[in-house]
Amino acid sequence: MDSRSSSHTATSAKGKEIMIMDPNVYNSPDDIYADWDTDDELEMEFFEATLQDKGASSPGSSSYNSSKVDHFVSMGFPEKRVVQAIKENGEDNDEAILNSLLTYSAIEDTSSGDDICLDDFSDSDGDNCRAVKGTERYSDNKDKTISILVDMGYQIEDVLIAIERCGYETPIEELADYICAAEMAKVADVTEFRPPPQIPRIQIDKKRKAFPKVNERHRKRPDIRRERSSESYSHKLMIGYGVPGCAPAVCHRKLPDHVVGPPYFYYENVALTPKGVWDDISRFLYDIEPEFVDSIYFSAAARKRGYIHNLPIDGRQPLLPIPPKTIHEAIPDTKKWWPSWDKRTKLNCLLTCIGSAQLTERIRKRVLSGDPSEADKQFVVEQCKKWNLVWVGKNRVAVLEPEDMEMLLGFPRFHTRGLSRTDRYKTLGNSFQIDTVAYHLSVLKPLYPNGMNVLSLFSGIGGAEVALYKLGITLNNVVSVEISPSSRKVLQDWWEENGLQGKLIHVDNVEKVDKGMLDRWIDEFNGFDLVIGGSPCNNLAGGNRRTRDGLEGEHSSLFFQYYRILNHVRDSMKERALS
DNA sequence: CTAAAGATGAGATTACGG
DNA sequence: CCGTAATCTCATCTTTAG
Repeated sequence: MDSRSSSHTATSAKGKEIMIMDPNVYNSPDDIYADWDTDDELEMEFFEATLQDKGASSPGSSSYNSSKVDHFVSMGFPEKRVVQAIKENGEDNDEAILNSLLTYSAIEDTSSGDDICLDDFSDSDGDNCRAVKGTERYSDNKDKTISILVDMGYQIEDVLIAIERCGYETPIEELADYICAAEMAKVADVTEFRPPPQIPRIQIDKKRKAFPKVNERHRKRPDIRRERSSESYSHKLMIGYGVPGCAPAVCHRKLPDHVVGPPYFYYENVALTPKGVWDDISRFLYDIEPEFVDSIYFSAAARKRGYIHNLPIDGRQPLLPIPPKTIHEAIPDTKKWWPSWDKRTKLNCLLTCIGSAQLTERIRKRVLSGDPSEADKQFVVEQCKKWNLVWVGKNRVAVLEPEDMEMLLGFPRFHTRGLSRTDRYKTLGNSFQIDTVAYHLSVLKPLYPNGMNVLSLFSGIGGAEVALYKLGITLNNVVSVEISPSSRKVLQDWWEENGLQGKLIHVDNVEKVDKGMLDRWIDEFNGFDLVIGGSPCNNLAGGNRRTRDGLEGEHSSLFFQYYRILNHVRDSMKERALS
């Protein structure tokens, strides 16, 4: 595991020291968060509504004025922290107390994670949300509807999308109209489109920001968000607002007004999280719906990811040249050894761990006869899928080389050279798929002909930087926050080797990035144009047997740092614009 | 000491066939 | 409608080899 201890310099391959910002020159460690948000406006309407809601649902809980401690404990905060927060902020300052508690809950490693249990934000509006239709939609009519529409001459993709968006119960005529309208919109390149969700957005004072809570996921009760999940987060196609060669019937969206325009932000994480996680993430990130995309449309390897961003979605351009999209095209040497009974044309998701040499040897023995049994074939194919093995010789499979992964992810060959083999797999497995991300970011190219200032959180080996660079966007100033020294070195080396002229600032720990640092950068660079990053997925990813704890997990809770930092950049730049 | 190997399923979504 | 099977997943931890 990466150490969170601060290392202030690292040595690059060229022996040059990487300068790392030291936050302690601005703040003492103890008050890194102490001043956080305490001067910000709070969403008191929301909090009070939450309180009332809680009080109504649990009559036994303390009333507002009786016991301050009980009051906050009843909201689910641990008593220990409540006492501390009251001590720090004074008994009368509810706002500051809540803020402290919320900040703590976001930034602390919650070894006793379950004790943070606020009431559900969506409860207060839940009753108004029942407009969503039920899920009893998988009727026999489904296939019939699809086949009728296909017979009418519509593309199957468009039909599926129309059905997904409108519901299976929707009359055929309506669906047909929908598809036609979508086609027209595509042709006319209209930018306005109907607001997709039937779910009412949480509309409080637009000027202020909502601070929704992390949901307590083990609670057993009807959950409106589940319906919303199955309603709007369909993963069937996973093309988001479109991929090259496969546009959805509808490719427009309506963003909340206050998130339109700069600073742009782009957030990424695994698509297949525990239930409710993306709803939480979405709620924090201004109720923007995630765009789920599988990199299978950009690469020969799958990579199902969700992206939340406020980028325009019109005029996207793929990175050129178009990468190979099948295994044989991507790794041509494998073609001559590929047995006919291995039907794979695409690789599964590139992970952080690889299969062992022993496994490939066991597989070799299974197929050595030249005429393996059906059981042998089944075993071999199963293992090949599990570990992304490819045929590299007669009866011989092997794991992907790090260079293969670099290529499949869109990085330059040998991008991670210099790391140990294990670390190369690990850092690559944790990275963006460049072509996918670049496709989304491509809309920035005409907007920033003079280059961009980028705040890159959880940079890793620099996926965001590489994507922007390959788009031909000049990187004027980049602040890169990354915990792993070896990953920082990879980015620094890449930066130097490609002769980038901009300023690259490294920060080692996202938790140390405070208001002072951000404001200094914003002053110096005249603001950030893009805040980009994918927070740790360790506690969300399906491969994690031990600590798949959701957003409150030890590492994945760093999402709240992304939110915290983005929110301040937005506030600070808004303030600047007004003065 | 580092690096590799091996053991460790659940959770969510589809697909499919009554 | 339903249950069941199939599929896949930005992983963690301990042991072993060197």
